[in-house]
Amino acid sequence: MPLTSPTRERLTAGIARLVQAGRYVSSRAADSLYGDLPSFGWALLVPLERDGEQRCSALALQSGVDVSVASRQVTALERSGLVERRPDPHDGRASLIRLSAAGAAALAQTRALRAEWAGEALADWDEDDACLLSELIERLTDDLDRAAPPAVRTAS
Amino acid sequence: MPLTSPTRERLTAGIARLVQAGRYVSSRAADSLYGDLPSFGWALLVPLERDGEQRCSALALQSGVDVSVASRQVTALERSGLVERRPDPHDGRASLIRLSAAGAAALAQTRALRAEWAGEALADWDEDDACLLSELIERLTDDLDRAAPPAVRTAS
DNA sequence: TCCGTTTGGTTGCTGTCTGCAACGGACCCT
DNA sequence: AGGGTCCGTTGCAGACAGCAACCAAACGGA
Repeated sequence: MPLTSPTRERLTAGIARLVQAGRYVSSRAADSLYGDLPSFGWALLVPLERDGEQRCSALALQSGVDVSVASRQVTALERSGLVERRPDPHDGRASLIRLSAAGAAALAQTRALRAEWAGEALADWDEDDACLLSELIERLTDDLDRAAPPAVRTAS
Repeated sequence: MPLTSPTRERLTAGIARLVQAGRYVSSRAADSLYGDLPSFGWALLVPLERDGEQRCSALALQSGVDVSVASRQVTALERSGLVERRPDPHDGRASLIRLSAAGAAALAQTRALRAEWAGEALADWDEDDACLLSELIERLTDDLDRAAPPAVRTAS
């Protein structure tokens, strides 16, 4: 128990506020660029970029959503040309999903847009603080990810 | 343009990840305590606690949702006994919403639960880092809140 | 080889939540 | 008073989630 109780509460309260603010921003970013596709689909693109080609169920697991949801999202993303799908050579039931060039570009574009907005909001920040915050947030998220999975586990 | 581009991208990517992780955690926290009421209702309780008694439209504005949504949430929260509502003595159209004792208790309980979870996830953090991160996150959220409202405007 | 079982994915159904629009009532200014 | 404005509620439609039923392919024992 290295953290005092008030600090933990303060930190979680801060995170909660940030999550709320970020939710708004990210939803906005998505439909300002590609309003015609399900906004949540972006969550699938990230693991695709990070881990490369993989199957639908793996995507669902990583995003913490039901397989059916992932399936629909993938269909939509495929229609939009952001991902490509090919049958798994080793398993006729499965498909492998891959980020297309357009998908990678769209992802980069979204990031750029977000960064631009952030630049406006953080006009009076200096580089050191931003770097420090980045580091701390990355560390925090890593720890959160590590602690969360047990709950994500479909009880399986 | 005080922040370099890579820093901005890094920071926004980190925030995006954190938002995603936090979304999961907060939804989980809400329905593990009070699964019978709309999970989003908690977002209304926070401004109520912070700014005291206020009217429905103010609540909606602060939470960034439509007035109709806030109205429904308030109704649900009132049924659950977490808030109390009384007619505005100065304006017969409006109601003033106030956090009830039960609401304050529930809020505290939720915070405690979140803090407990955080304590597990952040077992290897020290007090200084956590405080520093809290400060930075608070500052960040303040800036984000300040920058966001212009965008909230009906999307065009 | 054959057949029952397991697994991957898709689709239908249902419920929740959101925003927009229309409405009723109260306020304010003339 | 009377018209315009504002607050809040409710009806409606759309987006998205999960569960469950379903098909097809792979697996495994007899």
